[in-house]
Amino acid sequence: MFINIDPSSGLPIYIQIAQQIKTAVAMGRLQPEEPLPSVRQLAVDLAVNPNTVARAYLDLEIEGVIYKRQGAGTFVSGQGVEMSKAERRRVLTELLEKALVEGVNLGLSEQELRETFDRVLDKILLGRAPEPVGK
Amino acid sequence: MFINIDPSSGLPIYIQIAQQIKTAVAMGRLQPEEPLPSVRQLAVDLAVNPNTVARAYLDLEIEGVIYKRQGAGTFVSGQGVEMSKAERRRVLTELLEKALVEGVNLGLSEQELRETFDRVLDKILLGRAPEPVGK
DNA sequence: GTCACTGTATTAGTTGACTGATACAGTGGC
DNA sequence: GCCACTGTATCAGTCAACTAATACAGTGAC
Repeated sequence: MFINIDPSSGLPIYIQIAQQIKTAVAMGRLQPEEPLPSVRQLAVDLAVNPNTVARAYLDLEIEGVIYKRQGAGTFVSGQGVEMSKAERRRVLTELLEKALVEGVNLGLSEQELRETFDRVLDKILLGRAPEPVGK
Repeated sequence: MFINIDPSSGLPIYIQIAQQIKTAVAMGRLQPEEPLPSVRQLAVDLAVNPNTVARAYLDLEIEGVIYKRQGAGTFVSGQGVEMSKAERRRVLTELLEKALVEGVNLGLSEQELRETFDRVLDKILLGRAPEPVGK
C-alpha cells in the first residue's frame, strides 16, 4: 500500500491515513469506484488497530471522498463533495489564507508565493490530466 | 483590541490569539516595533488566564513574528523569520498543497482555484502596499 | 446455511493538551 | 529604593483526543 505512518510526526494516525488517501484521490492515483483496502487489511499492513483505520475511513466518508457498503467494502467516490459552491469556496479561501499569511510572515515575496502556488497546482493536476478539463 | 475569541470554534484559545495576531501582522494592521498589549491586559480583555495569552505570545516569538523584553513588553518583529529560504518554501508548499488537495477534492476547477488564490493574495497584500515591493 | 470476508458499535485506558492559580523575576519612571 | 508595571515558572486539575480489545452485524460466493 502507498500509505506510510510517521510516528514522529505528532499527527494522529487516523489523520495521516485520511490525509494520504485524500491526496491520492486528488492527484488521481486513486480512481473513482476503485476499492480501498479493507479496514482489517490496512490495519495489519500499518500495524495499527482496525478502529483507527475505520476512523480515517469514517472521516473521509463524511467529507464525501469515499463511500462504504456494509459487508462489501470501501470505495472511492465518483464525484466531488455535496456542498454548495459558496461553502466550498469558503473552505478553500480559509486554507489559502492560512497558507499565504504564513508565507508573507516568512518574508516571501509576491513572486515567490505565485511561483510556489503554480508549482504545487501543476503537480496535483498532472495525474488528472487525461480527462479532467473537458469533463 | 482587535482580537475576539470564538468559544464554539473548537480551536484552543491560545491558537486563536496567535492566529489573529499573525494575520494582523501579515496584513500590515500591526506594524514592526509596534507594542502588543501586555499579557495581563489582553488576558483581562479576553477574560482568559494570563498564561493562555503568554502561551500564544511564546508561540509567536518562537516563530519570529514578535519578540519580548522581560519587564518591558512585547513587540512586533521588524523583519521576517530566521529560516533558510528552502525551509520557508517547504513550509509554504506544504500548506498550499493541503489547501489545493482540498480544493480539488471539493470539485473546484483549476480556474476557480486560481481565482480564489488571486483574491486571497490581493486581500493580504493590500494593507502592505505602501512600501513592500521596493523594500 | 455456512464461511470468510466486509464494516460497526461499545467500552475503556492512557495520555497529553489546555487552562488556570499562584508565586517569582526583570524593568524603568519617580 | 520603591512601585507599578512587564514577562516567567511551577504545579495541578480537567477534559477530550486517541488508540485499542472485543463483540456485533451485514454480504456474497459456495
